[in-house]
Amino acid sequence: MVQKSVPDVAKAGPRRRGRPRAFEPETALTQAMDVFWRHGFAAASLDDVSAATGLNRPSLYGAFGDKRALYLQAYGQYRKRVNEIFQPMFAAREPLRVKLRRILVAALDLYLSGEDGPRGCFTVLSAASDAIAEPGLQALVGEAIAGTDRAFGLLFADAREAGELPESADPRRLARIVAATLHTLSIRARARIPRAELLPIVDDVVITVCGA
Amino acid sequence: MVQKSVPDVAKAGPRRRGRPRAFEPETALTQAMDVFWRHGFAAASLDDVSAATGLNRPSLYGAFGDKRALYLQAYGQYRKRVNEIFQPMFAAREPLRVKLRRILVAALDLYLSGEDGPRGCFTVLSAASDAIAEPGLQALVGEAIAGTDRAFGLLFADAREAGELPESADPRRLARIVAATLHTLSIRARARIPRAELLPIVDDVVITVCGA
DNA sequence: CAATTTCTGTACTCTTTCGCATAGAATAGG
DNA sequence: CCTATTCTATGCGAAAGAGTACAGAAATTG
Repeated sequence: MVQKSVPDVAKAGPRRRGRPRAFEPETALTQAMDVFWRHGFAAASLDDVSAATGLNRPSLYGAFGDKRALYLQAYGQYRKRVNEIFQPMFAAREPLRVKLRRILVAALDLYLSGEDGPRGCFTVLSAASDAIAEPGLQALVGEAIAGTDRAFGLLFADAREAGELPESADPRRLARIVAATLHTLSIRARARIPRAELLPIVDDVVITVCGA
Repeated sequence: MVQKSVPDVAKAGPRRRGRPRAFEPETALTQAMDVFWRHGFAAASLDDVSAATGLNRPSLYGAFGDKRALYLQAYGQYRKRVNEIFQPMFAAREPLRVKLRRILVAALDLYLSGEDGPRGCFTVLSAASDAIAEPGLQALVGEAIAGTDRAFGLLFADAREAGELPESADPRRLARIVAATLHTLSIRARARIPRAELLPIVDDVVITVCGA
């Protein structure tokens, strides 16, 4: 079998040879992300993506591959953007209670964002999707979940070391509780449960982790 | 507009007049539930449901209406079955710690069930689905989530009254933490995270609620 | 400027899928 | 036994959707 020439995504070399792209792959991926994030893999058509990006299907195909490959890259774009948003918040020098609440409220507002109603967390959606049967998506979603557990685990380990949590606190256990909170917020947001009923859940977990 | 004769689902009157059904609606709904639970609304075709139930599409149509109505009824069937499973567990007279763990492990195993891989919680899937845009599904999912919160809230309120929890415990806060745990278990199960990594999460929450 | 390479856009094919029309089968009532 | 009623089964029709062929456009290289 001949090696199928995989389209190199956004591999912005020094200068490509023929006619240049009339679009930025990053921008298109972000727009595709919006479509998949809202509708999910199966319910989103390539025509929807085409309309959102302003690109014709052959252009999408040439740049990103088929629908499955496009979804994976759009989800990768989501992860990248989310990391860019939250890394500074994790790195900030604030009291644990403040920092934790700030992160959770930011996540909640991310889940509530969307022009046509709350979209929840793209990772949660991907896990719930039919496409999760595919190993490639399983790997990405697994990484994302593990990464969240790890990030909060480090946060709490540092806090314990700094005396903001008791010695008896188990950072990994606390991290999983917070991750669970993110998941429940995502589900409830998508179910159109209003923000006013979701904020108390944030306060719940802050109390659970940091005490009353 | 003329009233469209809505097919009465499983309304087993004394005797219907013409040719009787060659199938039990309850059974068919359970089989339809399996299909939607695994694939989700958009990715499941009526041919899939037809194959799973052994019924032709016109029969499905006649009995349950269109795809959307069928999904709602299949999800209703899920809720009914889940309630039948868990109500006795909530009613059991056991120490809180034992009862809570039993319920959570049962839920986990429900989420891990499925012939072709773990399916998670149908409620979570429905919330993540594209179909959640529809008010009818929003209402059902909202009820299901609120019902879970309420059931655990009552459980913890009773436990506090029985002295199994300190007076300072907040039943509603604890209930939401447990519900969050169910949601995270559902997501992680569907992401193919192995049972051995999920059981510690159950223990986490038991410790969080009941103490170490 | 000519040749080559790469991207864009129209339009096409093939498949899937929803929904339904219609004919035949099975049962109750008279 | 005959008719009315309801269910089953084959199969049609219309639409959507994924992927691609091909011609034209726009850039680089020589």
